[in-house]
Amino acid sequence: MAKTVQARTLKTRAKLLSAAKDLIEHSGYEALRVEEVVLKAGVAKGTFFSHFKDKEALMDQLIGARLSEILTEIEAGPVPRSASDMVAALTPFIAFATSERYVFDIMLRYSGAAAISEIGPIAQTFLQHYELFLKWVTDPALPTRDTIAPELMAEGISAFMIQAMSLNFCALHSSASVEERLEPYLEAWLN
Amino acid sequence: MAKTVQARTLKTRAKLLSAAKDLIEHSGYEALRVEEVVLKAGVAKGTFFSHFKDKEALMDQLIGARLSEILTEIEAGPVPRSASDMVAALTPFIAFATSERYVFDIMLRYSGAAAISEIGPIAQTFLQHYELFLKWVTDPALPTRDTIAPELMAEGISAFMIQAMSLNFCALHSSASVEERLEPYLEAWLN
DNA sequence: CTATAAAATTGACCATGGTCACTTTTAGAC
DNA sequence: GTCTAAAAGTGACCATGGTCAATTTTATAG
Repeated sequence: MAKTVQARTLKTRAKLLSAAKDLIEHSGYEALRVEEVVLKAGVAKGTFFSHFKDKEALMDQLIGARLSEILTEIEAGPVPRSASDMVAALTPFIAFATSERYVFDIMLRYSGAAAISEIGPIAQTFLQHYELFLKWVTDPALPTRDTIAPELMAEGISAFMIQAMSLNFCALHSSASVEERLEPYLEAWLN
Repeated sequence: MAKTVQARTLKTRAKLLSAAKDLIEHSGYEALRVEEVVLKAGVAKGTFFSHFKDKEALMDQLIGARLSEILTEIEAGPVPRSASDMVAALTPFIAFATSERYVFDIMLRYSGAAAISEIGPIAQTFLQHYELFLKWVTDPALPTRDTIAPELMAEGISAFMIQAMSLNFCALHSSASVEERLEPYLEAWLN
């Protein structure tokens, strides 16, 4: 008749997350194996899947949490005064998002919630950076084209950031860094 | 001592591709199973993997070929005279790319070649639509901002097209069609 | 304290992509 | 024709994510 979540549930979940974090710190996201996580956490395989829908749901949690941390730090900083400033502010985000091809892929795949009722951690961060960009483009410190709705401006920044990061994984464009590619995009978009 | 590709290689490859196409036509890309392909093609599983690096390499071939066909048809059409025109021209491409979540994911993942020497079919189509957009923005029929390099304009169109398609899979934005979302982006970007 | 039903956990088992040592086929050299 | 080395093909086997009927644990009613 108990409808509450038992204390051990939280404990098990914490053990799984902690094990996963340790393993990732050591070998990265892509190399993570469910088998290793449950072994390290000291639970059965089935337990993993009663806590996370699948392996990627765990990734959504972990990667989403990290992205959110980074965005929160960026939010705390000053409003950029130019495209170049903006690129500099976004550097930590870009660095993490492109740290592994796998991380970038998961981020893209989870950027849109499949249903409003189930907005996952990564999808949350997309709302978060949309809000951040909205704040920036409506701040007088950042001069932008005023013929374009701020909502559209914000979505555009997002689009260009993703494009610049995508090209990072493409041999044809690998000569330039993500930041070097992003700046001209933003320059053109903002003005 | 033979260094040439044997005739049977081409035959086997054709059988595999044909089997895969049939299965996909019936049940879509995501539902494709390597087991079914080799069964239908009448070859062993190992043969599949000596023709394609992995299952996704086959998808790269099939999806890339379809995308290229569509782009070639678009190329044959007239240069769009406005953002709205451009969206209309791109509709077939968008329809296929967003026909399945899986197709869109593969397209994004293979959009950048890992190495210049191995530009796959999907990566080719990104070059192809870059060329197409370049042709469009440099054509006098399509009025655009002349303060921005055509190369940048073309990359921007690409970025917005992908953004609009991404949002299609997001419940938060599902009220509008891809085309309805894309048009204001392009309007803002071109002018 | 005991009964009991829901919650949580278990691990054998399954699905499917992918590997590789071995066999068969093929294209020339003689 | 026959020999031979490379190319092509085979299928048992592996790796890993994911399932589910059965079991254990927990909270609470009485």
